[in-house]
Amino acid sequence: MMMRGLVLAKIPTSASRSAPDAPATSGSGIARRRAAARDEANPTYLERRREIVAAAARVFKAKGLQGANLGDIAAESGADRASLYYYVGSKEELFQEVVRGAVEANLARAKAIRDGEGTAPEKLRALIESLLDSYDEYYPMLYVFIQENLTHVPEKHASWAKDMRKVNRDYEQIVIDIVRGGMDDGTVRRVGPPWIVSYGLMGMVGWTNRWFNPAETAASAREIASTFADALLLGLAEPTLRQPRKRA
Amino acid sequence: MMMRGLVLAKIPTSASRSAPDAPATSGSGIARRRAAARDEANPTYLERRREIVAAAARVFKAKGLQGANLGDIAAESGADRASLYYYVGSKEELFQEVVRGAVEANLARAKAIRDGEGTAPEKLRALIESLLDSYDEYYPMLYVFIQENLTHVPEKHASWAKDMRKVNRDYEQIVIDIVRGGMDDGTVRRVGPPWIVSYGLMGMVGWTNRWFNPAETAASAREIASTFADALLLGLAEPTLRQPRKRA
DNA sequence: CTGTCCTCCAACACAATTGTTGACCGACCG
DNA sequence: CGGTCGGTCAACAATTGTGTTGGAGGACAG
Repeated sequence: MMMRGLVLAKIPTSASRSAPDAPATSGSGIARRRAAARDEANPTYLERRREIVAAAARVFKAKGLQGANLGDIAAESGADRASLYYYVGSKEELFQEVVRGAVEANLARAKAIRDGEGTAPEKLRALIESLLDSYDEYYPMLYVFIQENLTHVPEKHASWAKDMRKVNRDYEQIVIDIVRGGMDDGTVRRVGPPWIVSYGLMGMVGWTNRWFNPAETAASAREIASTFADALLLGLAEPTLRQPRKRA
Repeated sequence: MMMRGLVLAKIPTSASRSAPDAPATSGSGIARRRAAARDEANPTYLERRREIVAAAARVFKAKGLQGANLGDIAAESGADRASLYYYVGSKEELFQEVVRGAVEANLARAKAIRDGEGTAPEKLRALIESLLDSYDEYYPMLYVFIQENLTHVPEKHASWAKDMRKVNRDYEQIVIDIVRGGMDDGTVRRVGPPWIVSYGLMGMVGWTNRWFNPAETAASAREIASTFADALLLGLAEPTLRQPRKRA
């Protein structure tokens, strides 16, 4: 028997709904204190907050956005779940916090490479190295983003997901620009449409999110980058043995 | 054993018992009727069941394992949620049903290539083509599997996840065998450790789950495979311009 | 017509999560 | 020593999803 109707201890005065429209100054509890603490930029507060974000990053990496819950993150950061709310308002806020910096820095690097000096193959090598470097340096933040399949994100995150999809498109475009440029000036072999080649390259590198961990993998980011770049630029088949394709 | 040509057509008759302990004969409702219907292998029942699995595959592809819920799948298959239970016992059963056939067929193809005739580069090309072919043919079943990051799967699916991880390891091993074989007999350039090269190749191909859709993508699986194989085997850098790495 | 097969409806019980609350505690401030 | 503040605790409401139940309806075969 559900006796929910009889519970008088809790009177839902004006509580419950805080998010939708209330300007965050309403409510007597945590939300207000969080806002206050954030605004006065207390250094220890900020520090603790950073720790929590870092813990969240580890959890998101391990379980994915949907698989992670605030309980996990609280445990990982050694705090009570309720305490999290003293620092962040929601799982989404946390996720975006984790991801944003790394993603933007990475995109900036790619732009710099595209617009810098060098032949297309050199740029592609630099791009691969820069990506692996970023994965290494920002581990696991950048992977947290990469591993998230944005086509699976529920509507809740719609607007953020739109931003991130744009980042992805921008990144793709940079790679495609470089590849097409190389094909146009003859430095890159025309093995197929530039976009397919670019997606292949990005896949090769992006897939590392499944297996690369700077602390555990038996190869450094640098070694991996150099292997990928050599494979893709020089080719795997020994040149002396190469035969025209489609010959019996 | 079992015919494995038409993956879709075959449903394990000894189907995994949904309820861990309940002898399936208990309960007066749907569970019993499902068991009965399954056991007598009524063709229209099986047909409808196949439709539901296909619908589930689409939903899983679109939302991922965690993101999909039985309500979605019911809607996609044009049935009531309760009706689903007349055909399957749980979301997991459905997911495994979707995935298993395609995955096993794919693994078998790869084994055949490794153990067949040809030089290592030829085998790698065949492998890439075979994979893209599978993605195409089994769309979206194989992608439903590929896109699932098995490190994120909750304990509920533990035992199944273990099986699938083994499949992944087996697949990896096949690729590594081919690459190492090629390096040993001099047909594949030693750009780095065989496993890194292999992971790169698999990433390139596996990443297509993010963007390739046979019905919509502006390139055929065949074209993509050929582009990837050429890029990886012949190399992107124009041979005439190649310079020794690390020269100022 | 009648029974079987399939499907749907309308609830449930149960579990997991999320966001929030009000009170509580120890430390440091004066 | 008393108060304030950062931080925590236990509890709760609301929501969502799963697995299930029982029975009601329609179709179709015999």
